[in-house]
Amino acid sequence: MNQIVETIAENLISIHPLLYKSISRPIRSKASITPGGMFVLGSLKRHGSLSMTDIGKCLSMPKPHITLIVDRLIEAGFVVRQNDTKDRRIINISLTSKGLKDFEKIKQKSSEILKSKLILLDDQELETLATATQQVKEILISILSKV
Amino acid sequence: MNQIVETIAENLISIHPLLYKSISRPIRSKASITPGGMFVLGSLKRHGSLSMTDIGKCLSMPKPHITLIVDRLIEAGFVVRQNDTKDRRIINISLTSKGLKDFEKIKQKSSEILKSKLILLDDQELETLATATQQVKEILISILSKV
DNA sequence: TAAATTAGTTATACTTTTGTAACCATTACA
DNA sequence: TGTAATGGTTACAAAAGTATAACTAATTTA
Repeated sequence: MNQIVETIAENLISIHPLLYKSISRPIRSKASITPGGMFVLGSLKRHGSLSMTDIGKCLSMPKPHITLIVDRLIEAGFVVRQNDTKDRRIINISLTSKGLKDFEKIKQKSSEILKSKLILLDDQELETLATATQQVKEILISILSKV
Repeated sequence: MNQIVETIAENLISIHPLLYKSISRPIRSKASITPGGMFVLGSLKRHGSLSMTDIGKCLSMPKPHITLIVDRLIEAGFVVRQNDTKDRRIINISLTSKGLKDFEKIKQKSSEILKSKLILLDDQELETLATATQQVKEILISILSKV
């Protein structure tokens, strides 16, 4: 029981640097957005609209950092601030259509290295990887993506 | 064919921020080592011993950055520099026993958040995740972990 | 209504990461 | 042997991430 948790954690820790290398770094070199900005855009796409505090919880980042990232995203026209109608302290952040479109475009570009390696796999491996990544994604989202 | 590659890339891009949140950030707050340092230690553990240039290739990082990271790791007693006997330009970096031991300890600690969530899963999900992460890990290592 | 909480920003200081260019030592090669 | 290429460091600059405290505005609660 505990052993299997250890094994999973160990596997995920091995996967992490590979994704970092193939996703985060290409973002920095190819796009005019930081990994932090991409994380925020991803949270917004998943949850629709989030307050500053919720974004911080989503990414385990301190609020001042979120302020900075969102400032840059607004400057780029990717997101907008909207005052909450019920609680005027709250500022909700939402994707603009430009933000959504560019987010997808940047994801495409930043995963080029990844894809260039993936096409080297044979059909069986691709099949396996598609299923496996789907399962990992769904389960991780279910336990880690709480706002 | 191309579609399945897109799907896999999409899945991995969704997984990445979840791992970042659950692994990289806890490292910063709980351990006296940076994520960059952890990546280098991980590469060394996998490959045994690497030259500065190979570490850079391994992590897609510029060489001056590797110099900095390795300097800090040496200061902490985690790795050692060894001149190559055949080519005196090359400096090989290897883990010390302390480095190996502490690396495992930090991995344990940094994955605590992850594990605290994983134990909420039922046996069937754990089983699925163990298999799926293993498959993802092995295939990604085979295509992305070239030195 | 006064005090405590909460949401968000500002300010500040620091570390890490990134990128580039210049540099030295060694090796390969023409 | 002289030139080019390679491995690594140094130096410099700038961007990004991290952390904390202090602050304003709005809300809750006692």
